[in-house]
Amino acid sequence: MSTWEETLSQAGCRITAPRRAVMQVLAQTEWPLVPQEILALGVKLHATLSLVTVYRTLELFEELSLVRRVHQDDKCQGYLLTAAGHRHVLICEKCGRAVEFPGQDDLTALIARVEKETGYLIAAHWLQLRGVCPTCR
Amino acid sequence: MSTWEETLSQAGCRITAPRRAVMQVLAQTEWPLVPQEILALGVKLHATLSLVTVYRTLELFEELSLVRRVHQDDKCQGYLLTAAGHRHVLICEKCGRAVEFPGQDDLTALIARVEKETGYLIAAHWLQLRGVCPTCR
DNA sequence: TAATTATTGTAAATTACTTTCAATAAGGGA
DNA sequence: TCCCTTATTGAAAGTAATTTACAATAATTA
Repeated sequence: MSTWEETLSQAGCRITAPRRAVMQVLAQTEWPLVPQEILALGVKLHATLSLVTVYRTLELFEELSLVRRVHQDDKCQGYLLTAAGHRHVLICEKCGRAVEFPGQDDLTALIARVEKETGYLIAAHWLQLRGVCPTCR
Repeated sequence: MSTWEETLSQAGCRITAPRRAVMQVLAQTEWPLVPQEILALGVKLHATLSLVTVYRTLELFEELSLVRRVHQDDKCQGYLLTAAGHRHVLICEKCGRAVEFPGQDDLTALIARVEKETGYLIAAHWLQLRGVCPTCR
């Protein structure tokens, strides 16, 4: 049983063909995919896969931190497999390829400063970078 | 003529009652508003204001950097008046109130590090914080 | 292997957003 | 100041995205 199947199982969820299809599609792709795109690729793996199920599966996977939702100017429903331990996303503006990178430590100073300046107690941060990947340069 | 009217005028756009209404609504509110909410508040200032116009106005204002779009888990169309020179948003998870803060400098080191590690050339960054504001604590 | 119940897919409903187009009104020039 | 040009508006229709309802199916557990 692979890691994500473990996670699912431990959460009391079932491992099904549609869920395998969605997971496999995401595992094969290096850029954020929207539900429609996941469906299009997923039906090749599980013929009866439906859009509703894609939505539901993504919602579940996100709750279990198996996938991460990525917001971009044109679309806010791009999904990406979560790299363990890493926290932020860097997306290529040419080809869309995304990589993740750790960034917790770099932000602690900034967060402390902003807490002091604003009086807010900061609970979560959300950092996303955009640029050009090595291949596209 | 106020600053935003100058900006509009210089861009060759007209200053109209609907646009004034939208601007005034945003100026009065400290948290991100979605088009529907802007409409609801805006009709009090300009009775015939329509949702279509709200969408179009926000699109224009965003192009002119008069407003900023804010993404949150539940909604991706929250609009906030842009504070000049400042770059990032901090939103209270209790009341929704948002403040902006400057953050360019704190990120340059992080960006340089990630460029080196990933080989990407970073063009833009997007940082958003979530927390609890002084009033809600 | 059977029973339980989580999960799925179809279809319909809802919500969000965009486009079209005729009517209106802003603002530059006479 | 008034007229004329044309940007802007709002109603309505259209499209796309997302959610809900529910009966049928299939994954697990005993």
